[in-house]
Amino acid sequence: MNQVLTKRGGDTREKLLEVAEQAVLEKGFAATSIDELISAVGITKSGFFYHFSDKSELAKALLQRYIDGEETLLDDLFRRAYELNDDPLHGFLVGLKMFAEMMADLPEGHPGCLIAAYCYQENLFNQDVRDLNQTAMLEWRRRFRKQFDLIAERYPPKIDVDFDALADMISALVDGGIIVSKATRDKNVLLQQVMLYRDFVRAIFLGA
Amino acid sequence: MNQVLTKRGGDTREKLLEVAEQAVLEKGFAATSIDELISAVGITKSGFFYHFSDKSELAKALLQRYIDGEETLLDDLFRRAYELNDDPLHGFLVGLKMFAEMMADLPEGHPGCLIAAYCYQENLFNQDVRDLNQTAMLEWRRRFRKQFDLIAERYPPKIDVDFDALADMISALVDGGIIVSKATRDKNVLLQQVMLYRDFVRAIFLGA
DNA sequence: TGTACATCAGTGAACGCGCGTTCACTGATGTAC
DNA sequence: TGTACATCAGTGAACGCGCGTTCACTGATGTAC
Repeated sequence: MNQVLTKRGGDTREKLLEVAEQAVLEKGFAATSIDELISAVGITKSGFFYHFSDKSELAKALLQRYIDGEETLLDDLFRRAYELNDDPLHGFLVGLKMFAEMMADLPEGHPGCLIAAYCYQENLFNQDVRDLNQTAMLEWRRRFRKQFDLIAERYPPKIDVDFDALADMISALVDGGIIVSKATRDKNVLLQQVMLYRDFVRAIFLGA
Repeated sequence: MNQVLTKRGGDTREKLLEVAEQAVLEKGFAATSIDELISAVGITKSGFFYHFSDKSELAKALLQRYIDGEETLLDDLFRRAYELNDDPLHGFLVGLKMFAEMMADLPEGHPGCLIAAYCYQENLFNQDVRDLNQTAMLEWRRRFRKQFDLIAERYPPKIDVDFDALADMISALVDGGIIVSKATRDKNVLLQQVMLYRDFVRAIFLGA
């Protein structure tokens, strides 16, 4: 509240995080220098160290912010989906379609997943950050698995699959789809992969 | 041939590449220093620059070696699979199972995919390297798509899917599965994801 | 078989630049009385 | 309303270390004659 009404508590920290996230996704954490961040934001190096005690604090804040952002994004999306169709299966399928279309709407393609980026630079980060990554990924598993349990009550599966693995599959397809999309420079990949996942879920609970 | 019979042309270069690959997968290319490579291999810095004109030459050699290695690995694996079952669908399913089991046999989990690692540090690399990455990924698409065309001749698909997307799906699931596996520290993820893909392919061509 | 030269696979020392971090200080804004 | 003090959001200068790269040189091995 105070932050809105007064000049103090400006958005410098938020701007630093925004610029840093993009840089990390493009070239990795080690190659992202504090110098480039401060010159993008317009403060001095000491100003950076006022906001973050060291570079590893930046890494942690960056990841926490990313995780929180993705969580509220998908919360909202699936809440809207279930408002449109409150059947557990069809609501989920609607949510997947909305998610796929959101991926397709990114004009430059998906900028990348910070969790994936961190996985490929894990030795740069301390235990705090790695634990954050693990917890976030396990939370996605738990969240989607819960939906499959609900769906299965009404639609006995036609194909026998492990629901934890099926929940992991959407994370894998999104993170992998981003990589295939980046490598091939084909923006459609992510949309297509989420829609294939949707086809698979439908085949599992409704048959081919 | 000469390299085998004489002391010249030792395996120093190969050892550098081996050590470098592991380091890059653990902390990224920028954070992998020439110093650490040479001390692991036991030469001086000038020795490194005898083998690679600069660091970007190392990046390129590393990626080319990785791509070639994966290609022969999967060539061999699917050749053996089709020897066991020459039906295009069932041979492919056998190949996927062998592939899944290979993933499960890695005691420390999968060390990581260099193509994925490079995608998340793309701004560190020149056009040469990015093109290499794109070509490699498109080659996987072409290779698997060819199998689906053969399968579809004998097994008309029960679910209507785009074969290029279905071909991309295995790359996405492997690369994404590696990330989920690393993040959750759960070694089984990769095996499970490949087996889920196998279930999906079976459902597409044989029904649920 | 011996000799002269070429190539291979490095060594050793030096280079400057950018990096993350520290420390003493400062002006603007907010709060208590 | 005025004053004293505290806090916020930084500044400016300096630090040493590690990084990638260059350059002149070298001893062991291979090749031509």
